[in-house]
Amino acid sequence: MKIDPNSSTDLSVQIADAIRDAIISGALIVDERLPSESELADQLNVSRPTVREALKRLGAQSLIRTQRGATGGAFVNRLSYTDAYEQQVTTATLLLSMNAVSFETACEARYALERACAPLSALRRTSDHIATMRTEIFRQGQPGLTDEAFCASDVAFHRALVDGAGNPVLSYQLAGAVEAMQPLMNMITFTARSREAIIALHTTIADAIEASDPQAAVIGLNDLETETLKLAANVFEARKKKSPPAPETDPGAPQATA
Amino acid sequence: MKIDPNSSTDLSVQIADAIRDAIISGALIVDERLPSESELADQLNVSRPTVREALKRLGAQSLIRTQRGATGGAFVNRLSYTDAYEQQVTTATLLLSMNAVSFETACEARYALERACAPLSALRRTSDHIATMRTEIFRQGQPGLTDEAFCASDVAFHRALVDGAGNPVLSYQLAGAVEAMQPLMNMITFTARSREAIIALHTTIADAIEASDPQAAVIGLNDLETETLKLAANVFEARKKKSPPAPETDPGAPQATA
DNA sequence: GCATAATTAAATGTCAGACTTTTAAATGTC
DNA sequence: GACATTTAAAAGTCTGACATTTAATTATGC
Repeated sequence: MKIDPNSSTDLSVQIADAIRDAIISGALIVDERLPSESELADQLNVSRPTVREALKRLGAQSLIRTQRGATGGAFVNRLSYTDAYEQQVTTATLLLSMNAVSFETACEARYALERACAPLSALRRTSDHIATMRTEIFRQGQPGLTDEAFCASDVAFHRALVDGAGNPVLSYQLAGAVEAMQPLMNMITFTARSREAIIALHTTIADAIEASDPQAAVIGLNDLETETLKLAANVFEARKKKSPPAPETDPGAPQATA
Repeated sequence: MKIDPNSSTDLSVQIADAIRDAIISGALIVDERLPSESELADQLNVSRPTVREALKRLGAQSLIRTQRGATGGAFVNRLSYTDAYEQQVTTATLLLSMNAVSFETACEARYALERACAPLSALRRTSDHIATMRTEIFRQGQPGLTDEAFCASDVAFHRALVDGAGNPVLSYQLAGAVEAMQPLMNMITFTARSREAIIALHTTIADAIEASDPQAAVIGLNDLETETLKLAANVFEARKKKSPPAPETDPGAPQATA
């Protein structure tokens, strides 16, 4: 492990990169313990705070975990689906909000990905997945449901659809994409009428999945995409009409640019 | 921004989370400068190294960037597609390698995602994308190409296919998934015969995309998935046969191998 | 002899303060 | 007015210390 004190890149970055590469290459295996901070500092001829900064970087990416105490230290972490999923949601959410990704683009990506899952889900889903989908559909029909709760239920519905494919890699990828879209979806006000339309489509999709009919499921998702886009277009147009004088700089709101 | 010194979670984690939340919620906007490390330390009643550790965590996720010098400091970073893409590749690669994801599972996920892109790509691809695909196909046919170079070209081909959809969100998601699979793909030895088969399918797919024929493209991808799986199965089986590498001359010593 | 309590040691977490390097702005000089 | 010098602010780094957590060790009591 070579560290160059004269390099222009920060020492802590060099150290973090070196350790990360060692993990990726397999030189360090899961659950292996790294040398203690003091030992690392000695070996690399840097101070302990510098080593610590490097370890924090790795910790932020869930590449290592640290334990205090006598037998403590930094250990190579087995990256779990949960960890990977959370990271993906954070990254994707920020990417969407910071780069003025249009609602249309995000929506298209989301439904394209879901359509990829649907056929697998139609073949493999368990009765559990169907049950979850039905439950969420029912929840979506409840009167007095807030828009946010409606969105959350929508995410849960699609999550069940995706999980039905029985492929954890697919689940982690897609669930991240779907959840990252939630802030965008939350901007929409769902009227009673539009909710009805969405619920009807959800039912169609659930029926198709239950009947192991991949084609019908894909068609249902297509219709749902169309419906969602139409809905969003209406909302944005309505907002544009009455908003012009309003707050010029709304930093948090992802912008729906064409 | 509230920090609890008596909490069981590390101060640097609390600080990093607080700042991250502020960024996600939009309270801190892109390119905004955070207070200097000393100021933050004062405000939060912690020491500067602790603040620094927190900032390193955020830096590792590309949420902030730091600049030295008089007008330096930590700035909220605009997460670029490139940054997000790199993070995703690292995460996905580790996830696959650390969780014993089977080749079949990863392969299924990859082709499912690609099939999601293909129809869009067939509609929107530019001549540039077609040209790239043709170039890579040609490269794949060159004699004397190493297996690694063949794989790299394969990734480039699929990358072009995905980019053809003209949806950056989709590109970033898929390219990450495809690239993360490369280490798995690199385990395969491609015989001249199997390369021929793959190249033929690549040609079919490129033709379909060029002809704006979504269905044919999807079918081509399906066939390619089948072919890839068959190939992998053969390789793994062959390896199993000759892998009991212990050339022991059976002295009757019972070995505890799995 | 065994179970429990106290001690100890190793490791991370935190702090304080100093020094170095980088960078841009302010100042001075021609 | 253009260029060189000084200065100040900020991140980067180092040293050394103390606090806290945790598990192993030792001591104690029955």
